[in-house]
Amino acid sequence: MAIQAAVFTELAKHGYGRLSIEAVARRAGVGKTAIYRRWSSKLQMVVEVVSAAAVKVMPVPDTGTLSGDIRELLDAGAQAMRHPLASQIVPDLLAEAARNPDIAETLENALRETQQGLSAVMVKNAVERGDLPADTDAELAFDMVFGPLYWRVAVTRRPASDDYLDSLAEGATAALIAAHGPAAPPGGQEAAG
Amino acid sequence: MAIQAAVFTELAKHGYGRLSIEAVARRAGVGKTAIYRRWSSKLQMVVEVVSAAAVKVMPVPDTGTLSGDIRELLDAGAQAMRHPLASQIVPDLLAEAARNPDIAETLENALRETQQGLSAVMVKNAVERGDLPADTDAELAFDMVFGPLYWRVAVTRRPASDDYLDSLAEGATAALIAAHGPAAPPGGQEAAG
DNA sequence: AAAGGACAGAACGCAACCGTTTCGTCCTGC
DNA sequence: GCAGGACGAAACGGTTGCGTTCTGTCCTTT
Repeated sequence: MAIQAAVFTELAKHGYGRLSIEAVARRAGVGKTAIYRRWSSKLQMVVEVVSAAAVKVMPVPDTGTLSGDIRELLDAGAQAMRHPLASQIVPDLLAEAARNPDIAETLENALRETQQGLSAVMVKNAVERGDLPADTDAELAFDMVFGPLYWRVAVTRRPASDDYLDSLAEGATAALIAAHGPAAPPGGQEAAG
Repeated sequence: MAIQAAVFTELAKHGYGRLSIEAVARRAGVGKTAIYRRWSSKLQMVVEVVSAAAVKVMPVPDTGTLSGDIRELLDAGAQAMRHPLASQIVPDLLAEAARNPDIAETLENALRETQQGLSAVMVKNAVERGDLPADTDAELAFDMVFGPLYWRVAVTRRPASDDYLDSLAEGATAALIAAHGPAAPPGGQEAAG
């Protein structure tokens, strides 16, 4: 559908806030009527178009080692964020999500359906393999794997080279092994909260 | 200055894309002339106002242990992002930076002048203390500390409790110790890139 | 007291976009 | 071959914001 492509292009070029129905129609080569016939508002249009596109599920990593699995996830994530459209649209929608519950929910679902589930499976596999303690927090793992990558690519806007991803995977692996939730580790001064 | 406060409020409420000079003037209780006298454009106004406010430097952590220092940084970061204005404005400006070099530069400078330098000092201290290998990558450390936090707070929008920050600090510490750059670790199958 | 500058506020003409309506065309099905 | 539906295009009145201009009021300086 030409309209979907136009939505993405306009979203990348001007952001959600400045996306106009008129511009989408112009770019798609359709009349505004065609758009209003399908969607009742800009919000609904964007939410539906984005939802439909975000369902691209990536394969569950299963390399046999935790660091290998993490490395695969990182690679997939880095590849996704390298897409010029994604790298502009994702931060934009994310910012918009802070003031728009519908968009927030859409993104949350997309994230849950793609990466978060994979990370949970990965942790489960690692626990069964004995690579991770049984009380490993899957949410924390999720954050430790994708957080640095997103920060690197989308916030500091530095390149994520293969070497860098290697280091990241290494670090995240060690982090997961070390950080097993609320249990106190040996040898740290602990401030009781 | 009332104009600065108005810029921040409008930025948080509507984002950069939909921020209007008129709304800023209205909120600040000034005429548009007062704004146009000082700044020639919305971009220049936002860049200057944000730059001026972003100079708030946080203290260099020096707790004596690496994990303690990291925990301090995380706490400061979490506190900053808990500010409702910041948590809305930062992602928004970040998204805008993807299409606006001036804003990108402003944010880059702000980041460099605040967190990045601190993280470099922290790594240097840890190396001198013997907590980290000498070849530790300060940039990677930067990413491993702030990445998960930003991801957690600004992307997945989950709370960063004290316990969570404890785990994060623990994990990041282990990650830094483990991930010392391009040197191959023992016992991982390596795919030559 | 007089003069000048900075100010808030209102209005200007112009442009973009809103959501709706109308119109003429093309395509499809009966 | 005719009716109905979907369509692109254009125009509608209304709103918003642009950047500029003008006016009248303070406040400071001298």
